[in-house]
Amino acid sequence: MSSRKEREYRRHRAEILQNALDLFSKKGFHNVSMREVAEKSEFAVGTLYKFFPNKKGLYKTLILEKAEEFRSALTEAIETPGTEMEKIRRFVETLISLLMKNVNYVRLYLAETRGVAFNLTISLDADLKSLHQAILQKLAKVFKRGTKKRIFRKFDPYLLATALDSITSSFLLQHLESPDEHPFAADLIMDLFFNSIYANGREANE
Amino acid sequence: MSSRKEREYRRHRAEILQNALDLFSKKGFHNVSMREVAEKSEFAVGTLYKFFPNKKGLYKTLILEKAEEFRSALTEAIETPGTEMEKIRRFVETLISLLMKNVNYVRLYLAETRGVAFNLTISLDADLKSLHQAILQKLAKVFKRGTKKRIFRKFDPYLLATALDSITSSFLLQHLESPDEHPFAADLIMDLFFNSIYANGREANE
DNA sequence: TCATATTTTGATTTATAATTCATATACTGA
DNA sequence: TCAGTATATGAATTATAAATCAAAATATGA
Repeated sequence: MSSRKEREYRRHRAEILQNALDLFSKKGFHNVSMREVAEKSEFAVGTLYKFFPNKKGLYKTLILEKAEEFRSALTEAIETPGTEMEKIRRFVETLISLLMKNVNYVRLYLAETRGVAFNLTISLDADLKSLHQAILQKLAKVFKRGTKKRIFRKFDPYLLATALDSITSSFLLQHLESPDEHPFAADLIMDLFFNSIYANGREANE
Repeated sequence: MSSRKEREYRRHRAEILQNALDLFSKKGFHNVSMREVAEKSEFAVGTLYKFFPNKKGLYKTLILEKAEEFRSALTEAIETPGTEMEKIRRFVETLISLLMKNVNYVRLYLAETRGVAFNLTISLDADLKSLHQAILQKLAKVFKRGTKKRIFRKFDPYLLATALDSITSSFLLQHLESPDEHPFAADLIMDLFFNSIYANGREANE
């Protein structure tokens, strides 16, 4: 295939995916018709089927390609050399930046990983969960190493990773509801997560 | 209406709601037909329409009645007299117990509050969010009071409430994936949340 | 320019499932 | 037991949207 054609094909495909993402994230998979996606992308319905085998295929592509983007960026953040604290901070900063740039996507992603899967195919659900878990596993390793080095107290490292991840995305959602009231910054998250919530002097629980 | 009839009507209604919840939480709203709900409940399709105006109405009832149960139990946990730490611990314990008893429901709930709303009606989405926020607001007040009393360091109290809430439900989801590997207990959550993650001796960040 | 190949189009077909309602069944009280 | 009333049934109707494909539009290159 000629290079120009190829590039044009990729651009059209990307445009369709972006428009579909915007629609799906606003209204949910089942409340968006192929007609709508076609109209928003300024193509005919039939043309969509030249790019994707069917509606589910379009959706799966959308979810998985972006998930792969996340996985790759977060893996790099974790695997760039540095101390455990540096890695964790880089992870949080990267995650924040990804979340902010992909707010629409985040809602779809949370629906798939946290809530009821649309269950389009068992496979999507499984693929996505395993991508997510792969990242958490990598982060968990950093926590584990930190615990071995006596930087951190003993906790299930995978739960630490889960907690950090879930706090970050729930803070994003709060921030989106009322940006002025609820800040969304790496410093705050790191402080809240790592340091004691008790005021100076107190440490014991009850 | 006679009392026996009335009781029978309520029982049938509750059975339908329970069966619908099981199906919706497994397959998602759009992948469950009224026929399926009817078959599982051992009623004819038409009979469902004697109980609920339509499929959306059934779903909304389901979500909101259970949400109200949660709200009521959690409010009581928070408002029963005690110190701030007692209230917070009671909140966590109550939440854990509700989550464990209503795993099916939790997935639907998270889909609605965290992910892409099915957007059946703007109203459901809004009602549910405001129920959720009402609880977080009450919990936030406890944190605020604790900060005034110098028990806690200064943090946005609403974000503290959000963090505690989101850690708890994400731990539940982990626990469900592999119960043996990932414990799910109030003690663990309280310790992780309130105490520093740093090993004894260290406190500063970098 | 024009014949041929490629790509796009969207009306039509097909499939699915929500809702209705005439009919059947069950209950009630005389 | 039976007439009359209330309730349950599920086949038929209706609505919606996914997917198809013959026809139209566009691109190619001789």
